[in-house]
Amino acid sequence: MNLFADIRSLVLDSLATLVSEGTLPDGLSLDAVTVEPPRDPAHGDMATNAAMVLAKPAKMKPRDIAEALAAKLADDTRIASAEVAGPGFLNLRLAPSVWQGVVGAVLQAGTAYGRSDMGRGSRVNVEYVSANPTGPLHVGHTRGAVFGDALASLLDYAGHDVTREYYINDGGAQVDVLARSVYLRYLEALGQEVAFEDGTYPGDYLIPVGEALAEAKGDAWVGQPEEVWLEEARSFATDAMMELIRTDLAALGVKMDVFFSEKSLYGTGRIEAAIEDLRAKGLIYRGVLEPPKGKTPEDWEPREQTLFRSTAHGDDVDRPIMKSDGGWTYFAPDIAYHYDKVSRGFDALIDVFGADHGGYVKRMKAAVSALSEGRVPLDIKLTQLVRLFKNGEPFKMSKRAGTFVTLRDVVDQVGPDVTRFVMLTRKNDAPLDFDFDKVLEQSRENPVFYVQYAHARVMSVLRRAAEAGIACDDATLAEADLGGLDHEAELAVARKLAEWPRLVETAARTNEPHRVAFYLYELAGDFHALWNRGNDVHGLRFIQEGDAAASQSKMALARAVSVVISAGLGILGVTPAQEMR
RNA sequence: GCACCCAUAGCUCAGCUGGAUAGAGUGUCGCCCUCCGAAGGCGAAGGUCGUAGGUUCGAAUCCUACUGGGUGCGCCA
Repeated sequence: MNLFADIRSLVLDSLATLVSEGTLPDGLSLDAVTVEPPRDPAHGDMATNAAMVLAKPAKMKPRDIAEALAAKLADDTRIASAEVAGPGFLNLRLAPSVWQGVVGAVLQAGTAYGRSDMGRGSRVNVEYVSANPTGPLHVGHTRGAVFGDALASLLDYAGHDVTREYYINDGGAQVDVLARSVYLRYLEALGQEVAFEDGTYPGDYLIPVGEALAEAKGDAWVGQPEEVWLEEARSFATDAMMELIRTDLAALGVKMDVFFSEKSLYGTGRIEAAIEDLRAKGLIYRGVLEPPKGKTPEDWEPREQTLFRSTAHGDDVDRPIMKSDGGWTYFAPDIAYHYDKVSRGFDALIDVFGADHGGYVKRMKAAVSALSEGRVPLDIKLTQLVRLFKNGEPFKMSKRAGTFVTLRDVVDQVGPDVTRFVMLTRKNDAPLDFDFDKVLEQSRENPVFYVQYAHARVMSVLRRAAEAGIACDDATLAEADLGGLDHEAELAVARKLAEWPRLVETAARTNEPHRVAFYLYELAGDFHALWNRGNDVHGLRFIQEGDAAASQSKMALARAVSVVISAGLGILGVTPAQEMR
């Protein structure tokens, strides 16, 4: 149920009636007609711009249309009043019974209340994290992981068929570096003195991997050249790293559907097939690129290379797909990977990258556009930096200084729920401040606490009502008489609940899960406001002494709030708090 | 030099993909707890939405040009 959609249908029906009566001309396009909540609640519950959008095509004055429409709408029992305002807005006030109906609808549907079938039939692939398998995930990955996971859940909630995917960069030179580093740890485990030079990973996390290798291999690789051990060490090490990464992700509550290996593209003809597809479209050629203007590298010299004509699909320059030594550039397997995604039949692709990969957006979009011949849209969401603070003081991450902060550090310190919520309290393309102390503070300025507290309050009042012998299970509340919910503070909460389905669709359409977090904060705010009014106005308390029926109607509202909070937190991957400690 | 992202209250940020007098938190100021739901509550002040044009009934939102900040820019992934 989406109240805004319902009322919009009503407006469209009324307009159709006006057409059939000859008040409005035939053949008007009604696409631009919207029904939305006005910014200023004093303007009513909903407003439609119908009169203004139709004025020009209908060759009528906006106010004339608005008045005719108002008269029609007033016939509907749901409409308490319809007033023409401003340049031709039609402000609608809905009967209290409509808002009470929203509460009933929430309780009937449960956490499915805001589900949408907007994405019905649409298969979406969300690729996120995709960190190199060379070490543990750090805070930057954490944001991408949370964002991607919440986005995937949001799209699922909006009716899409979602696949969560991780691309393992296990095919490039960095995994050779990993293998050599692990080899050093292997020697170390066998008692040798080793030195970690530039171009190796000195992290402690490789020590157990080296030990495991020593356990498995004994001294068979000691003193042997790379040809003997490199390949096996590589696969042993990447497996170990992926195990580590999977464990980290699990600690955060992230579970992928597919782990896609870059390595699986090599030596199997899959890269060649993707490039061949582009070649058949006339998009592969040999050529020489212009040096970048303004900042010419000292060692620049013109060189002929194999290029992808990405400019034919919106990129700024064509991109090399082959190195001068004949090997593929990193871009080639990326193309092949997206070719694979396209051929798996997805209707839309989403990539979540760190902001430092912003330079690859255009070329990836160009590749997907070319490979799918424009059929499959690729949206790339960039997550900005996370700035870390401790007690208001910023601190820099440095591997050397040992202040490198991993995903695991964050989760272990503040827990997965807080981590996830906080990561979504900012738009993905805005930098995020993460203060280890403030995120645990119990105050209004901390949205995590504020939302959880609202949910816990509902749970608490339900428990107390049950102790007082008032039936307040969901089935009972769903059938409760809600006629008594007519106070302004109560209706405000119901109005907020009515916005939920609409918000889900907007958030899903824009691929912006942070909207859910902000909505929950607002809903919690309205609920806390109502709760606080109970201090002065005893008639607004949820438990009405000696009046089970009144208590039940009020607790139906409270329960509806907790259901929507629960649904929203579910999308964010956060567990609703049953009580605060 | 080019591309992408960002610029909204003193501070941190929302703004529902073009709607009315631009919102919230925090900070500032003024009220409110001997008691019943204060890990607080009510109210006030605070803005040329970076600048200048344009599109139209209507712009923080779309377009153009600037200013300032971030990111990236052939054979590293």
